Amino acid sequence: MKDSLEQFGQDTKSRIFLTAAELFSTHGYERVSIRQICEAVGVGKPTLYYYFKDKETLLEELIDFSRQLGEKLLEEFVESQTQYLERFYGIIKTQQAFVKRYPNFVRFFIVLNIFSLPERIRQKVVAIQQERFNFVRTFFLQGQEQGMVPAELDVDLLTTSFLGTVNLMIVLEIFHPEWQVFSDKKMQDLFNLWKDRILNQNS
Amino acid sequence: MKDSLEQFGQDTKSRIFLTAAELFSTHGYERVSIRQICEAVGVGKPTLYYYFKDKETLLEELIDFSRQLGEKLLEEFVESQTQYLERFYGIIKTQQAFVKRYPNFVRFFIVLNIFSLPERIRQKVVAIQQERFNFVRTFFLQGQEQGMVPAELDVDLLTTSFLGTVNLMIVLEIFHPEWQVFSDKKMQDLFNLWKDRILNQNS
Amino acid sequence: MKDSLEQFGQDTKSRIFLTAAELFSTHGYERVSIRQICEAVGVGKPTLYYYFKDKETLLEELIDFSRQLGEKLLEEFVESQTQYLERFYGIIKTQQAFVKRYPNFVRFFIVLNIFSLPERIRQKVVAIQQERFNFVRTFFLQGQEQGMVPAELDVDLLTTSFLGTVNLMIVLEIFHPEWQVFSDKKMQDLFNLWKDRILNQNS
Amino acid sequence: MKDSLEQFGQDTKSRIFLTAAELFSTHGYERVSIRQICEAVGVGKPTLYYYFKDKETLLEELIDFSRQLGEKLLEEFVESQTQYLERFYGIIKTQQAFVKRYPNFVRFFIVLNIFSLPERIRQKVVAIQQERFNFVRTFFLQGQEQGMVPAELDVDLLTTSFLGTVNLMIVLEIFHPEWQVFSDKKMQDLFNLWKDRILNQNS
DNA sequence: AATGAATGAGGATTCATTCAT
DNA sequence: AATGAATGAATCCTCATTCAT
Repeated sequence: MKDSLEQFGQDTKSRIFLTAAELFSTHGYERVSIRQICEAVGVGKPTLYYYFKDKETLLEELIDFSRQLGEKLLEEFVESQTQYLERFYGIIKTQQAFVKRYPNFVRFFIVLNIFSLPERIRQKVVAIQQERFNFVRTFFLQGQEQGMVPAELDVDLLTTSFLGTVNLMIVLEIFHPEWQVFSDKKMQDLFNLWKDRILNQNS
Repeated sequence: MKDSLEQFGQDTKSRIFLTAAELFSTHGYERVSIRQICEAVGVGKPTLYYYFKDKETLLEELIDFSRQLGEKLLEEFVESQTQYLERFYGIIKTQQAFVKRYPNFVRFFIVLNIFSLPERIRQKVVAIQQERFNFVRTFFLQGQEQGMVPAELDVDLLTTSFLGTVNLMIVLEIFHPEWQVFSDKKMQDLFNLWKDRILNQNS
Repeated sequence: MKDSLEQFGQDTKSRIFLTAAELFSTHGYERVSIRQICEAVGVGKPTLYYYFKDKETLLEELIDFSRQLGEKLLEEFVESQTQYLERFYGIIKTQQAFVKRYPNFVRFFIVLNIFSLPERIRQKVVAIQQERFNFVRTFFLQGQEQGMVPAELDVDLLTTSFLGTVNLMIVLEIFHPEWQVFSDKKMQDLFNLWKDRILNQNS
Repeated sequence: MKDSLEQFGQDTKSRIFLTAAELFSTHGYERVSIRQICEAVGVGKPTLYYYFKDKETLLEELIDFSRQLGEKLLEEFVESQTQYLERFYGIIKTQQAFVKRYPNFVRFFIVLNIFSLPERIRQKVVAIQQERFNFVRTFFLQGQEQGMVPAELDVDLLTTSFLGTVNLMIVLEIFHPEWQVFSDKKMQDLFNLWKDRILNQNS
């Protein structure tokens, strides 16, 4: 579908792809018309339909693509680590990298969270969120098994707290980029808060 | 406009109001057409326009109303408390009460967070979020002054963590009501996590 | 219907009347909505319908009223004169007086000339124009009988020339009031042109 | 856009164009709905919007086109003449030719004169009228310089008289085609009236 | 791989008008 | 003499989509 990330962005299909991501993330799925996308790309509407069955499919492929990006980053920052806390820090760095490298796609993905979407897509998005939730949840669960996370803390609560915090940070980054929510310092602070206070064994 | 909350919901305007809140929060602002609202209420389109200048204004009044509801709850649960930790618990209870009492409006309000919205409205929503952020931020700041909150913690981080957690809980409540995210027990867990680990002085 | 012109303009009906004349003449019949009229007058829509059966009737009464105004002026300036050339000058003065005294109604009436109108009204307006045409035509015909107008000139041509000139002057007055098309001097010039050159016997 | 006048009227755009001219001139701009035009042409509404941005733009292009027609005729009948009186006669013939060749567009154009129009268009029409006024005015001015027009006559008055007469003739032609206002004979009469009486040097 | 032209369905909004009070 | 509330029909316009080329 899109070969490799390197040579991405040259051909017509990629240009439609990127433009759609940008427009959707800026104005929302409903507010962006096929015409707008085509005009921004500089092609006729039938061209878009040549590459994508319909608007919904375009959105779907965009979602799949975003997820792939996310997974690549997870591998890079988390899977490569072996120590528990370092893996935890990797998760945080993954978010930061996502925001810095693919701002449009992050934006796009966040916008999807609650969005007004075709039902089929809606479910897909919910499934992805679920997956993300479970990933983190499992991570904390393993932490408890390994004695790295206090056993008395509810895993769901931890997961909700962590993901909620990160989500809001992304939203803040989108609406207040000048706050520099994803600076290295803030990442350290976040990490320390969890390491020293929440994940720490002595209460 | 809506006199008292008690006798609310009888007249045509209120019915339009409530129906719109429900539909917007379920399908999103863009996806709900004036016709849908009118059909659901059982009136003609001009009737809606008799009460609301246009779709955007309807949305705006809905937002203002939601905020008023929120403020009433804050008074009830927070302003009435004098002890710092009790006030903190009050903030948590406010969220719970919001979700339980006005599920439609909460849903509606959360959906607005990221939504595709007319620009003017968008700014209004951002302003409200800002206000909410500042309210919590100020609360933690006062906590530091009173020695109730560790001075070495970054107030912005605390605020983001708290609000992010609560936001995600609301989202979860909306999409997974069976998880009972707002049960009294979960509220207690959340409170304890903050009291014992985050706000606690011994690091 | 409207008693006398003196005490005109006080009651609700008169206010609707005058406001409608002003709005119609400024924006055209189609472009003015019942709502606009009512808002400008400061009454509710049913009030307007209490006085006028419908929008079309309001327009019709306005037309009848305008014609009455015109006839009153004709009496004043023409019927009172006995000499042919003085009567001719009276016709010119009538136009001037119309423009000066009832600018809204002149405007209104001119706007009707070609306007997009309900068919029934359209015919009425055409009939009035016809009447006006015939009035002037008859005047020139009498002039020829009395030897005051050269017999070799075509009466229709004279009528068309005279009315066309006056009509255009009114249009110019509406769109370029600063040109002072209806100054006494210009009226004199117009009169002299006709007296010395067109109506004069020596060719 | 419309290439040459010869092969005009075949394609969809031309058909929309001509139909709109006819309908606007018959019922007025406001009274003709997009739907009516489309039905008369036999296409769907989006097709019209494919060719014309909106109703206003359609009207505007119609106006521009009409003016072009007029200018072509002016060239044909006036610019080709060298003698002053022949040029004057050419101006008259131009009007006649306009009426005979493009009755729909004349009708359309005259109807614009007073019409209820969007403000932007209104100004455009006024500008065109102004231009037309100036053209004739300049013509008489040159006549005075060349000694062909009595110096003591006011140029504005002459212009108003001439254009007013012609305008009314066009209106009469529209509403009373049976009067044959634009017969060759009537044109001659008009020309003679001006030549012998108004433009003539002996007062 | 891309286009110009066309479509049916639906969008928000406003119209003149009327009912019960 | 006047009003608040309601209506059906119409307005302009845009949507996602497709055909033949």
